[in-house]
Amino acid sequence: MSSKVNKVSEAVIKRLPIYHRSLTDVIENGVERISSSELSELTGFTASQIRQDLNNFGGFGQQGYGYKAVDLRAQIDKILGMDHTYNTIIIGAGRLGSAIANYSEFRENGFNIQALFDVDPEKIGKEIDSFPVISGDRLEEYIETFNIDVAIVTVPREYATDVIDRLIKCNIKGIWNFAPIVISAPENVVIENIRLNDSLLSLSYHLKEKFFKEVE
Amino acid sequence: MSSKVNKVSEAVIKRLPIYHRSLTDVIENGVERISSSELSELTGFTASQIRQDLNNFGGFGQQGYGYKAVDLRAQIDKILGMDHTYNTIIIGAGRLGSAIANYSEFRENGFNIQALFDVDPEKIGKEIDSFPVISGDRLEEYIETFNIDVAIVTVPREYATDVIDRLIKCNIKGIWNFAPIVISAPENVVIENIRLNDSLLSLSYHLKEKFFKEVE
DNA sequence: TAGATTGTTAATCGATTAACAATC
DNA sequence: TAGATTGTTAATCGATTAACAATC
Repeated sequence: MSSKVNKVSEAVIKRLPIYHRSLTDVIENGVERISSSELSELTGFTASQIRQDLNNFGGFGQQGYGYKAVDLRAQIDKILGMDHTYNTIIIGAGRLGSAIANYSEFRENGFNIQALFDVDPEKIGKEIDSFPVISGDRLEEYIETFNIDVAIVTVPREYATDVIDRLIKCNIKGIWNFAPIVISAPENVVIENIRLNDSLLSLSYHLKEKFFKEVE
Repeated sequence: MSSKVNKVSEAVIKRLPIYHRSLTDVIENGVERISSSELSELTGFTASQIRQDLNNFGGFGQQGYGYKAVDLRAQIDKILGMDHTYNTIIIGAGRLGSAIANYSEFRENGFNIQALFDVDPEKIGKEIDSFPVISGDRLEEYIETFNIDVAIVTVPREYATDVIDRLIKCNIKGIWNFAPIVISAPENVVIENIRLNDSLLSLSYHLKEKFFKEVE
């Protein structure tokens, strides 16, 4: 029988890393068992929602006891694919690209950075954090040769559409995109966007609402 | 009468910047009028949803005609508070902090960066992009003296809780937080989180689902 | 066993989509 | 005027919360 279970909603997936983080915190403090209501206190989600979320993937708890923290975290590890590794490149060796190259946590999550790409001749041939900076011309060739799974796109907006088109043509598996563009992607590529500017506008909206609302 | 309209959902607020972006694109291409269905093509949201979203804030369109692109964008500008400016500091002068200091678009959205803060004596007293790097000890004093509205937190996780506590005690108005921690904030501060690591785990999940699903 | 807490069903709530009258 | 497209109400869909039987 196929294991294609009922599709899990995006909202659930976005909460799993937060459960994971909280579990790691309590495990470091020596906690062995945790109930959904304790996890609720830590994360701010309701106990009911936490149980619902987890039961999308199977019953990891025990009635009357709760969840074994280490086991539950291991299950979430597996659900999130943290046991996989992905050959990863960064496109755009600017400050954001280098900041990401430098983040060890990403590597711990299985995203193994191999190289950065840029068009600036000043940067090409040099190294950033011991990763080579390669000419953008060689993108397709490199992806093919080194079996790259994931590209992190940190180029300026005006280049982003073009870069992403090229990545899709190379059959890249995943794109972590930082450029503020709307992407129409085919089925066979996974895209996750970080919309920094939109997040800031959201902050701006709430600031205005709370502090700068003109009274009529 | 109070202008406290029915609370607008977070999902709507998150879509507004995307409408804004698309409007800017078409305006640059000389487009004057745009219908909800054209905007739908550009953004991927349904025309119906776009009309619903906009009508949270008033009827900006004209039956039989559509929306005047420039006017609609101006309205969204106003809704998002893009006409306000906020005195802003960055806490954590690492790579991510400097990357943000360098992004001109943030300034265009009204977040005027004044300074960076760090604990590293190597950095204190120097400049990053012509912004001074100041000792973390002087945080409270600086916020008070220079009327800081918003703090961007890019410190490592282990310092984040402490930094954010201090910010809240100073009555900061807004926090743009990059640290992967759960924050319990009082009513009088607006917090917007960027969860880079969680986003990456979400990518990992979908990659696993699409490409690495073991068949039983 | 009694108490606790899960797993799961049912009820509620909210967000999205569909439909269409109003009207430019 | 006829055609187009909004604004808005109603219908649908999905996600969250509540409740409680199952069971450790």
